Amino acid sequence: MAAKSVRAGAEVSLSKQRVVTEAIRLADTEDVARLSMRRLANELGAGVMSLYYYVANKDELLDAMIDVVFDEIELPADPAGWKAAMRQRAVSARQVLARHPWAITLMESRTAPGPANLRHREAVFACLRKAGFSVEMATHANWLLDSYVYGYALQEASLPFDTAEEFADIGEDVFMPQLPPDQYPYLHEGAATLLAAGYDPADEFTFGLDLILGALEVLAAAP
Amino acid sequence: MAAKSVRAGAEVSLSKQRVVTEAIRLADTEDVARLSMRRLANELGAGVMSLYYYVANKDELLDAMIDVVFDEIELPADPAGWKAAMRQRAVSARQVLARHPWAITLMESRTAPGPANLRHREAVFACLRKAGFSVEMATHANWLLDSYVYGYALQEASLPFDTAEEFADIGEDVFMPQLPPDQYPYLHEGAATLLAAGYDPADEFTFGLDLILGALEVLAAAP
DNA sequence: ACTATGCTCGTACGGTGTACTATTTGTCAA
DNA sequence: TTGACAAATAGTACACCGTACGAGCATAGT
Repeated sequence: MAAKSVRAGAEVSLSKQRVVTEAIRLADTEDVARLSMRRLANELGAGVMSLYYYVANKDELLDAMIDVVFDEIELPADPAGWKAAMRQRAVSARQVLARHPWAITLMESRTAPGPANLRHREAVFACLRKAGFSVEMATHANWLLDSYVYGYALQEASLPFDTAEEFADIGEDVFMPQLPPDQYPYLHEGAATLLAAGYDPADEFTFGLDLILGALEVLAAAP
Repeated sequence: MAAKSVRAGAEVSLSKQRVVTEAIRLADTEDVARLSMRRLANELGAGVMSLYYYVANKDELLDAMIDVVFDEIELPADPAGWKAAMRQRAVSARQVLARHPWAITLMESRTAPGPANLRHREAVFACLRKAGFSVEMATHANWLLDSYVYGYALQEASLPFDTAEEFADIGEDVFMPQLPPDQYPYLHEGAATLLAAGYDPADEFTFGLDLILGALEVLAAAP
């Protein structure tokens, strides 16, 4: 009575692919905290325990999700020179992490790097080495750039606004009241000034990134 | 049969202080994932629901924990100049976050900053403004420094080793086998070189930090 | 003595990950 | 066609989680 090779409620059969993809969709739309095996199974029109045929446990699912996210980040394109390559890769990483804010948090404590993660690191390291960075200097540059990108994404994810307009809207009603001028004079002045000037957080990332890239220049020729 | 004003098993009475402190101890020693209200109550020799007299819910407990962590970070000491002040406070922040790795991840999604958090930001902003940074430039510097510190702490927390010796021990047995030279030639070469050179990750943080501080110098006088 | 208030906690409910077991389905040999 | 076996799906149960609700206790104030 059931269709030939298709279960009722599931238009296509399960696969690790489908499980992981749907899990990412759920984490993106709802919160990652609301991603449970039951909810995920339900969304896939499957029984809970069916998931465990494709995924050993929830931790492995999270690992797989993270590796997919890593795969979305553009690899550095060497021809343009290391600086442009690193810049473009950092910008791409930030975009991806902004799209999947739960991934930033999840990277921690997850010690086993997936294949996409390693492939990415290899490409970055190769780009820097070919540009003349020594192993030590390439390591320094790598730490510095990654720290900035992850830290920025982390802070950005905890911001209650995304665009300049949202900042302008929320700032007056929510931000300023939290900063009484007698207790926090400098923060108060700073927030007021930025609000008045129509501060746009969109350019904040590239500003710091370019500053770092400039500082890294001296490392390219260092031993 | 019970002591006068003291419950059996609890040598002192409960307080928000004690609840939060013990929660931090638990998160530090075990993992933050293993911090549950039941376990926490047990550790305090109290009933589970007693905790809810001092804390509205677990989220509020986590907020309080984070603010205590913030309070552990040294405030910048202006007299030494903005550069030294920012350097010392970044070093302190990294130490604190290394001691409480769970806090890094927790800062995200927790939108309401606690009093210690605000006090800290005020001190940093004040230091930069007094040093001649404009509001815009101080904001840039703040974002850049915080991103680096948090990102570095995040990466550091996911490392399986802490010291140079641990790196040397683990590197040979665990790291290298994950990096076959045919698939990841540059990573393989890099890891091998660092291992042979006795690479010490302890200095990595200050290296990048000083590079950033140097780059920030030009911002001090910019509009 | 009586009440009020501050504090503690047991029980219960709906959620979680997943071990164990059972069932259905697809494939191929005889 | 039938049987057998493996691949795939799922139900049930258990231990754990956060916490709503309300009952109890000790002390202070009257």
